Amino acid sequence: MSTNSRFAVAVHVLTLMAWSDEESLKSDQMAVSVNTNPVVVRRMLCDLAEGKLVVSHTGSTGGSRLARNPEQITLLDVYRTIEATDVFSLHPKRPSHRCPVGSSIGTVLQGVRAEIDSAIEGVLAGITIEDVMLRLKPQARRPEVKKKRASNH
Amino acid sequence: MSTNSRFAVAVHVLTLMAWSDEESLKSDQMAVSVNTNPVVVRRMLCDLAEGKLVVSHTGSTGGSRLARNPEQITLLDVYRTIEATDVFSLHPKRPSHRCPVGSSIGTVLQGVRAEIDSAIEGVLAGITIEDVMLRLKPQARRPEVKKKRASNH
DNA sequence: GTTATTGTAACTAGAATAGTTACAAATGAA
DNA sequence: TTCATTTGTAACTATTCTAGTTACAATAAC
Repeated sequence: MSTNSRFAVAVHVLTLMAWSDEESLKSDQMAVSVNTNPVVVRRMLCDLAEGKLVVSHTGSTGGSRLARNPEQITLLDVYRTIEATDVFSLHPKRPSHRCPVGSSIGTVLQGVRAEIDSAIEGVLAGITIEDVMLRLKPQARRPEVKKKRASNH
Repeated sequence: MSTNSRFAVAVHVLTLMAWSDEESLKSDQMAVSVNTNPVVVRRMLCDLAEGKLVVSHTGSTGGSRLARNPEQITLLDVYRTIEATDVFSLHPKRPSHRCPVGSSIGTVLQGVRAEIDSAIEGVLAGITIEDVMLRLKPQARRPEVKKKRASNH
């Protein structure tokens, strides 16, 4: 995945939408919290919408909200939706097929990568957006009383 | 770790050295198998030498060989030595500390990353360079009789 | 119609990646 | 000693990746 922060941004905006409950959020609002450009947020929201994790609407009263409950969205859903880059890359140029090691090291490395992917997916499948909210610092937590409330960034 | 192939190259050259047994290999030879420039290999070998995984010697009869037996080098050793990049990056610019989510999402994400790292390390700790050799295609395997033999790439 | 918002294309600056040339330092052999 | 060979490393380059930015058509509510 790597030197790209798409997963972090995705989890962030999903958590914002979970936080604001039914209230739909504008890309501008979320961009302030994420500290980036609204277009970066909108691009991410498009991807998340394709993955059926959020629903967006155009128009003056538009915005985005979660497509399902926070406890029904796992970080694995997010990970898959954003099509994260591989955990590690194979050789930029194919190794020598004339060398006994070079000719099959790629297959071996793909196997290792598959094992790592399973492990990662096991972790991510066990964490939901609801869990992420619960892990936020106490003072940041949404009140127990699950009442509709304005978001505040 | 990501869009960088250093882990793949590291495992590749270590496997070449394991294959060639006591015979020390030149960076030029390994570069042919990896299909890259010898300097790229030498840079990697320097890192691996710092991590005490290989030993190199300058001079006309120089070259590199493993610092210990293939079964005593795990992929976790390699992973740590090359200082792989993070599995995923946090936000390029710090989120808003004025937003309840933005102010603590970073800590939550670091926690998630730590869980992923543990999982990855568990996998990598269980695979040695010896295992990698055993996973090579049968026709590529070094003969059972562990006799010194010239490498062939 | 006016206004606010998304979706998306096009461009940019900066960073990361690995490939390349070049050469000093080390080592062993003639 | 002198020569050949190899590592270690600096410096530069081309390419790709990343995310930031501007701009604007399409959409929807009022």
